Amino acid sequence: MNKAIKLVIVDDHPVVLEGLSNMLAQFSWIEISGKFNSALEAMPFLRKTKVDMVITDINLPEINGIEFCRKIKEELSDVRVVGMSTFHDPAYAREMILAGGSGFMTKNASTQEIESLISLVSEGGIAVNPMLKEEKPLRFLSEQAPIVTRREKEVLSLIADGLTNKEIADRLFVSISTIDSHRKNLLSKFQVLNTAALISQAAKHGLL
Amino acid sequence: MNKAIKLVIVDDHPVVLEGLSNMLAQFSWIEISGKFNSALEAMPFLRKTKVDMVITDINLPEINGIEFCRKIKEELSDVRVVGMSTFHDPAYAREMILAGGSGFMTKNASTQEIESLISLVSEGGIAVNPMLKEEKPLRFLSEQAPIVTRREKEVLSLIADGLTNKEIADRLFVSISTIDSHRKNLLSKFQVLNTAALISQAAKHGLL
DNA sequence: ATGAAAATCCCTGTTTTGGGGGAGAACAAC
DNA sequence: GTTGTTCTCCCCCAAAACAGGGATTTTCAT
Repeated sequence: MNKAIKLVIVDDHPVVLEGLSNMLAQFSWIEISGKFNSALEAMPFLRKTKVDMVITDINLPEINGIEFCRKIKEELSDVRVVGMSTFHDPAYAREMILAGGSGFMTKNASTQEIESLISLVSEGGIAVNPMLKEEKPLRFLSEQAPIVTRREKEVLSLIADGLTNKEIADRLFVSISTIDSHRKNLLSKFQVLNTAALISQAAKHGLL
Repeated sequence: MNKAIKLVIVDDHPVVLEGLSNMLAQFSWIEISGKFNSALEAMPFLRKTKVDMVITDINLPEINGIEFCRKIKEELSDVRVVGMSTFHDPAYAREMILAGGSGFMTKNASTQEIESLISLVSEGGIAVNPMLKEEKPLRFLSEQAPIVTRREKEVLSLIADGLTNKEIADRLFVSISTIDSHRKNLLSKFQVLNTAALISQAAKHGLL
């Protein structure tokens, strides 16, 4: 491995973004070219900067990781894309591969696993971290999750944490009305009638 | 394999109970000795009937599959126990093994997978279905889920489906007050303040 | 620079939850 | 035969969520 491979990380959770990039910083053969909170922010950068690999969260606001991967492969076919998710869902892995991706890993993979996965992918391979090297069981998930904006996702998470509209409003420095609007939009996007159903749907789609 | 191995299935979802036993009925070397909705119902049967293997759901009401396994191994150490869950959580598998179990599988495993898993276990092996042959990542789940009664679990599921107390009451032919009580008990057992947090916790523990 | 989408805010209601109690019947366990 | 748990049901009252509109500003892509 002569020159360092340039990679971009996309995840809307700052913790993951920082964590992963710190983890990878220890490897001299990896160079973090950029970190982004969403696909829409990353795309322009990718267009003008040549990178070797993108590691992207699957559950992103606006457009999800699978779509993002598809988009990247359309425009920039030589960029390798690796999906990432909190959940051990083989269907994610399969969809990533179908979308032209080169791999998939769960966020709880060990440093070594991630290292060897990136190494393998950078050499042209396709890799899925050991936890889910499966392919048969399809489960749900072909039913794609509704598209939620980043603000909605933020609110969604806080709702799931048990905060009331007022508490969320205080934390985000906006009015209760705003949170109420977001909540209504979420209910309508998920086509459910109350919070309980909203959260269970969101959980099912791994959006929390 | 000379004589059929006797096995008992424990799952609080009738659908799974029936589905699995039908699936296994096609194998002449497997004999279904009993089917139960909960560990508490199965235990007396196991004490008086000699069986070779128990396949049990992890998320059972009253006492969960892990505890159940531990109990079985205490009293009837020669019975092999295989855990089962809807969710691909390696932590489940690990805890099953730690509790003296012989294997773990997800409910979406294929017939062949289940067949070979049971066969392997019956021959003294330890088997985990391919999707999660992992061991390192721990995740949560050492924090065990609260113990919910079967009625509470029933109500919990309906809440997650988005039904209101009134609708649940109608469906279960009890009064709204009753459902309200169950709901309050659930909130207190999960130590949360509202439905949103309840459902997200429940989802996290795979109780839905 | 124009338009679309997102994010912000407001109003008026009704319905549903949540908090804090208490209480009896059925059942199994010890 | 007493104890403990589950399941059932009730009260009152406050708080939060839901439904149905409408409206303004910011942002960003073309």
